[in-house]
This record gives sequence, C-alpha cells and structure tokens, in this order.
Amino acid sequence: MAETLPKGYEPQDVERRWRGHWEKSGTFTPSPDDPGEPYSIVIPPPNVTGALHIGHALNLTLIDVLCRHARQKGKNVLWIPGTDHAGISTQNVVERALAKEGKSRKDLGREAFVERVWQWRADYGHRILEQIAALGCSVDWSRLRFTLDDGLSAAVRKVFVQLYNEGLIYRGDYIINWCSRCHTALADDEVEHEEQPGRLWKVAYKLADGDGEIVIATTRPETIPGDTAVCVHPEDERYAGLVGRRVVVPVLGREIPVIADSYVDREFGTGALKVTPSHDHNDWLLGQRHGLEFLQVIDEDGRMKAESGPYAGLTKEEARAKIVADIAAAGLDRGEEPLAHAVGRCYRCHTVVEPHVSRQWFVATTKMAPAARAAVPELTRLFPETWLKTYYHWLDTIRDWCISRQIWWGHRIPAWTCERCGELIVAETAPGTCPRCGSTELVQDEDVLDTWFSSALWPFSTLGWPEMTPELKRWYPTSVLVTGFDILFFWVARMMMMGQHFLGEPPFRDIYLHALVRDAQGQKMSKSKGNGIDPLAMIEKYGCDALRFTLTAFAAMGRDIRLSEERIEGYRHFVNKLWNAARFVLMNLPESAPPPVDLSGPVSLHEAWILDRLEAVKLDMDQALEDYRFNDAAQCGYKFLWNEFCDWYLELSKPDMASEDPAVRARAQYVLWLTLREILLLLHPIMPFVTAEIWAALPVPAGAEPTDIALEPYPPARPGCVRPDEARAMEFVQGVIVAVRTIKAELGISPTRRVRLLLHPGDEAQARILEQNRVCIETLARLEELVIDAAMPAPKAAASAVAGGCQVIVPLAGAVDLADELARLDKELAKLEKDMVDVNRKLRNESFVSRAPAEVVARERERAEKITDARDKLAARRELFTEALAENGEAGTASAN
RNA sequence: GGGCAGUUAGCUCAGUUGGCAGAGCAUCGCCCUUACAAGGCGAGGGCCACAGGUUCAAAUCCUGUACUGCCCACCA
Repeated sequence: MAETLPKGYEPQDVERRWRGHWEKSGTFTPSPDDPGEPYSIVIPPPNVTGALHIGHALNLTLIDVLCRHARQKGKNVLWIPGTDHAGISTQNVVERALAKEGKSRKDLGREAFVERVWQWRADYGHRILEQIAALGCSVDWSRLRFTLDDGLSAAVRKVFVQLYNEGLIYRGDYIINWCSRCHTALADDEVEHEEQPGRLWKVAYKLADGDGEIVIATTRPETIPGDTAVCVHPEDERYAGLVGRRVVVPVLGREIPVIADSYVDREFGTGALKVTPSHDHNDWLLGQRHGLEFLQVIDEDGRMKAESGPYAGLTKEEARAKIVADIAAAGLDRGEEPLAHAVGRCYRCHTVVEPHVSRQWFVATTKMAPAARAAVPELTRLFPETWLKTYYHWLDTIRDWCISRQIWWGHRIPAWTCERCGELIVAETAPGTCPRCGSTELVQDEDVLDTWFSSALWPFSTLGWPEMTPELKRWYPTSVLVTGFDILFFWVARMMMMGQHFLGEPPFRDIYLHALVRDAQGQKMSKSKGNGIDPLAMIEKYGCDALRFTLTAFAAMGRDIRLSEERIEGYRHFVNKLWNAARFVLMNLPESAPPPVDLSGPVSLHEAWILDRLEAVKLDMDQALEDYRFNDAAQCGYKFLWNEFCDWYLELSKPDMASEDPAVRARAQYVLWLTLREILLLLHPIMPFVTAEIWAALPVPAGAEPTDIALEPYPPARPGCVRPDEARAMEFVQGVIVAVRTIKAELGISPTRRVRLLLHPGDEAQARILEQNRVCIETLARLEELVIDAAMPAPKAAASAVAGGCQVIVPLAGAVDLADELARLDKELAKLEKDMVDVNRKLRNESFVSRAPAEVVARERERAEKITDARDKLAARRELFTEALAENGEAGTASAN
C-alpha cells in the first residue's frame, strides 16, 4: 500500500513546511534567460506600515492563482514583491509614537526624524511581508523592492528631472487642498467629499455709496474677512444696477466691488455670492478671471491670520461663531436655513481640508492623459469592461496633479534654489554651485513628492529602470495588473501615463480590477466599525487554502464580495474533502505508481465517463483563468472533485478494487492515480498547500524521484479520452441509480436496506449498457437482486419510475405504506403533464416550428417524446398499482414478497 | 447634478453569445454503507424588483419606474 496520510488535514504544520521549502529552494526565482513566454506581475505594494487585511488577501490570492497557473503553462513567471513608503501614513504612525514620548517631529529635526522612520521600518516593516508569505504567495523574494530603495529613488529623480525639462513638471501658486493636521497639500483625489448637514447663512452687504444692500448666501461665514468681491449673474435683473458698484464687507468695513460672472447660479440661495479667492476653489478661479485681490485670512494651522482683523488668532470654528454673532449684532443677518453640502476631508486623517493658496509642484497630467486614454483597450485590455467609461471620464476631466507634500518622509524634490541669485536648479544629483552665479549657497526644496509619484513608476522601476537590465528587457511590459478599483485613478492611470512616457508602451497587457471585500451586510470593512475579517486569524483557524478558495470562489467579475466567516468555514470542508478523497486513493494504490494503461482502448463505462469529464474540466478551468473568471474556475474544480469524482467515481471504483480480475484492478488503480494527480494540478493554483502535501504522498513510478507540484506543467489534453457517447451512457446509468434511491427515500425505505430491482430497458442498447454495469447498479443502489428484462412482468405492488426511457421497478414488500407510492406517482405524473403542456404549446405554435432554428425544434420534439413516453409508462404502472391497492383492501400495505 | 453597478430560493450569490431557472449555506426526512458525520442519500423552497416593448421564444436585449450601493462633480 502507498504511503498513508494522517486522518485529518492539519493546515498549520503543512503550510509552514511548504512555505519554508519554497522560500529556500528558490522555486519562484526565475532567470530572464529561462525559457518560456515571459509572464510578469508587480504586486500592488502594500504600505510598509500596513497590516494584512482581507482586501490584500483577495488581491494576493488572485495574483498567486494567475502566477501559479502561468507557471504550469510553461511561462517564465516573475512576481515582484515590495512595499510602499506611504509618505503621510507612515509619517503619521511615527509621529504618534513620538507623541507618546511627548515629542514632536520638530523637536527631533528633519534628519533625526527621517532616521527615526527608517528605524521604525527596520523594526516593523517586515511584518506585512511575513503576512504576504503566510498567504502562500509565490513571489520572488530575491527581487524584493521598496519605493525608497536607492534604485527606485534614482528612477524617481530621473523622471522628475526629465519631466521638468520637458515642461511637464512645473511649479506655481495655486489653490490646493490643505490638511491642517498633516500639514501638507493633498492632491484632488486625496480629498474625500462627504455630504453633511450644514447651514446656509444670508448676510447683507451694504452698498458703500448710500442706501441699499445685496444679500449673499454662504456656508462659510468665517471666510468673510477674506472677501474681495461680491458676484452676481450678468443677466440677473435683480442685481442689474449694482454691478460695478462697491459694497462694504460686514463687520470688517472694507469696501469691495460687485462683479458679474455667468458661473453664478441664479436659482441658488439669493443669486449673489461673496468671493474669497484664497479660500475657495471656485472663488480662486473667479479671482483669476476678474483680477481680484487675494487675501489670505486662515493660516496653515487652521487659525485666523492677522489679516482677519478682530478675529486674528481664533480657530476657524471659533471665528465662525463669533462672526455669525457679530453680523447679527450689526443687524446684517438676513436669515439662515439648513443645507446639506459636501465637505472635503483628508483621506488619511479625515480632517476637514482647507482650500489654500500656496506654491506647489505639479505634473501636467492634462498633457499626459490622452496617451493613457488611447492605450485602452487597444494596447491594454481592461477587465471588467464596465470600468472603461469611468477611466475615460477621469482622464478627460483630469486637472494637473499636485505632487509636492510638506512632510519629511518621502523622496525629496530634486530642486535647489540659489540663495544669492534666486536661480532654480532641477537636477538628479545635488549641484555644487549655481550654474548662473556660481554661488554655493544652494538650498534644496523642503518638500517631498506625493507617494503616488514613486508608485507610478513601480512597473518599471522595480525591473531596474533607468538601467536597461535583462529583467526590464524580459518582463516589461508586465502581463497583468491585478488591483482594487478604488485605486484606478490614484495608481493605475498614473502608471499608464508614466509607463507610456518613459518606456514607450503601457506597463500592462491587461488590467484586472477586482471588487471590494465587504462584510455580510455589505458594509465596507474597517477598523473603526470593527467588522473586519482578519485574514491571518482565518488562516490560523481554517487554513490558508480554505481562505484562498473562498476568495477565489467569490471573485466574480465586477461584483463586490460579501464575506463572512461561515463561508470560509464552509470551504474548509472542501479542503477536507480533497484530503479524504486522497486518503482513499492512497489506501488503494501500490507503493509505486500503477503502470500506465492505454486509456484510449477499452475501459469500463465509469472510467470512460470520469476521464471524459476530466478532459472537459481541464479545458474549462484553463479558459476560465485565461478570462479572469476566477469564480468559474473555482466552481468548476469544486464540482468536479466533489460531485463527480467523490460522489460517483470513487464509489464506482470500490467494486473494481475488490475485483478478482487483476487487469480490472490495475486499470482502476491507474485511473484513480491519474485522475487524482490531475485534480491536484488543477486545484494547485488555488490551494497550493494541501495539493502540495498530497502530491508529495502520491506514489511515483518505480525509480523516479518525487517532484515539486509547483513546478509541474498543467495536465495536457488527452484526446483519446474524449468520449461523449460513453459519458452519456454513464449518465443514463446514474439516472437509474438515482431513481432507485429516490423511491427508497420517498417511501421511507432505509437507504441501507437492500431491495430487489426490475429494469425494463427502453431498447436493446440500454439493455446492454445496464447489463455491462450490473455491478455498479447493484452496489450504488444497494440491491439484493437485479433483473434486467423488458419481458419480465412486473408485480402490481411495486414502486416505479422512468429514467431515460427505462422503467425502474421496485417490488414492494413488508411494511411499506402503499398510499405513499400512489402519492409519489401522482406527483410525478402531474409534473410530466405540466411539462407536456409546455412543450406542446411550443410545438403546436406554427411560428415556433417555422422560425426557430431547426436544432432547437428538434430538441423540443425529442423532449416531447421523452415526456410522453415517461408519462405513458408511469400511467400504466399507476393502473396496475391501484389494482394492487384494491386487492390489498384495507390493509394498505404490500406483501408482494 | 452627472455616471456606473445591483435587484434571481429563507441567506449569500452564479447564470458566457436569448432556447426546460442553478450552487453553497440554512430547512426537512432517512442513514455511523470500512476516504470523509467537516460525511452519505433524498426532499421541499422562485410571478428572476415593477411596467411596457422587441422576438416563435426574455432572468438574459430595448425603454421607463422604484428602491440599494458605489464613483465623479466648483450650487456658494
């Protein structure tokens, strides 16, 4: 007997062993010179501060499935792992740690602070990597990257300098989103807009030169000190006479002009608005258009500046309250109403952002977007396609990207200013002297780059760019990017732009956007809600393969995943099923692999059937993965293993194992061995550990060495095993067996009780098939006697059914309630009658017969015949059965044997 | 205000080109049949959100409606 497996599958131990093996053996470290079509994926780099959450688990599982599958298909597969320095997030984490020591980053100073962050990374940055490993990811650890590595930093500087020289990076004063907590500018899409209840105040602005007033509406009275105009619509008759005159800013007493601009919505509020160019995005545009004064009254900490006069020093919240009160006191209050409006918040810390005018660096993404747009879908395919419109829309309406951040952790902007002459120098390395005046007093820009700037280079910076490395030649562009749709703009679109600009072609052949993982109620999982499912805890509890299979099985394209622990628990049963099926097979195999048998020659019907199914499953799973239909691939494997291999084939193989004919035994062993072997290969990309463990226990041909399943090719097609006719014949036999089981179950006959069975085959061919599979039927239907003879009269007191035209007759004996069988027959007949009405309605419909494809009509005709045949046979049986009932009189039970 | 999804069994979801509505879990029977009780064998359960339209034929295609969710957006 072959090596046996322990009775229960113990994932923890198995996972630890295989992980260690794969890491040490270098199994997943390819060489650019290896043969095969190149296949590469870059990991969406998790934040170095991060802890693995379920979204990562989904992402990494899907990538790993693709990589392992590609390896099986003979491709030269590279999966690069790495982490992102995550500027603001990481700085926040370290600042919080500092705060516990009662220190701020300013206490340390820039250099010491950055040193402290590196230390933090050395201490904790590996956690996320270990967690990636725990998922069984087949990444190439030898090529691990970090966005602040020397090589990647060099790439960042080169890109910055080149874009600057090309005029695609520029510096300018703009209104940007300012987070007063993180103390930095934020890009437009780093601001989350959130509808919340607010108020709309109406305030009177008195005319400077006499009586009259304009009532404006505002949601932000604290910005009144920064007003430099009042604006109305040019065609608004209500205010026609006022444009060009001057009004007085309430409380402050300054005079400002009334201007007209068609931007104003006459329907909203009072149709008049106050303009604060330094503290509102729209007002900033108005200010530019109309040459207004820019007056900053709120500082970088969210406090009122000296320019706000009496409110100086207050927080903006305090200022709002005081200003509202002062306006009321001055008799300028013209009412207020509740108004829900969107307020922007920092996506990192959720502080309300303040529009703020300052000098920042920008990438002219408006110029780079068209190429990224045009590449899809011609050069890069997007899955699911439904994201196309969103992608296009974003690129079509894109604004330039603010890339400077006023923090310390990140890539420092490679720009220097000459203290003496003011010259701006942008260079990859620090310049020694000013090229204009020769001064050595050069000061580097204090700011660092947006984290997404280095992420945008990830697909080629990780491959060694700007050096033309063998890796870059071999694996760029990458095969597919797998990521969540939530970073389509942050990351994906920007990688497209950078990849095209610097490498001349987009960085991926395909982009697969997967769903978000939500909880069972459909809520986004988050720490604050406490509804998260911790993947590591799940791995601990149910095993990695169960988690991976669950995530794969639910990854239907374009749909969110509602995950709950019960799901994972459910799929653990599947892992266990595989384990036990393998145990059974191993118990029945010799020590060495069974010698090959010609499977295209004569085999028994159930063997032909399972081999035929196996061929179909190989094709289906392969195609599903090619199409990124992960759920279909998982489902397909699940059904084949459980519902076909275990439920039928293993049971059918049992009599073969007990056969006295050594040839039958040998062939059964070979088919068992081979089928299990290929099932393991098919499931391996989804469930690497349990399949590896079983594979290792599977006997190999005498003299051969056991292999590593991770290096085995995808099971090749075996054309001789495609036998649809025999597969159909087997399905007929299954139908007969199910009919007997159903009769037993519905008549309350114990499944273990052996009964006699009479079969009236529909024709000679059926009779032959049934005869050849006598043992199968006897075993699976649990019979004490089987008679296959259309001429053999059936006893009146018998339960009956029709399966594929064959009458299935179970003579009733003992304490069976005959009324049950009558009810059963009537139910069955009613169903057939209904089917017949349906099918006849179609066939009697002249236009159906004439217009539907001939093939569909023929199918319906065939169906009608089958239904009629079954109905007639059952009706005849019912006649006889009622006679039996009458003969039995009040007894109501059969005593036929 | 625009855009995109979703609505199918009690729950969570599949359903590729229109052609007999499926799975898992849950429920209800019967079984400890020597791989597995984390199991086996059966059963019940659906106006495919609503209203129109196209078609021989619609869960599927078109139009509209109603909810639900997400994304984008400068009504202060």
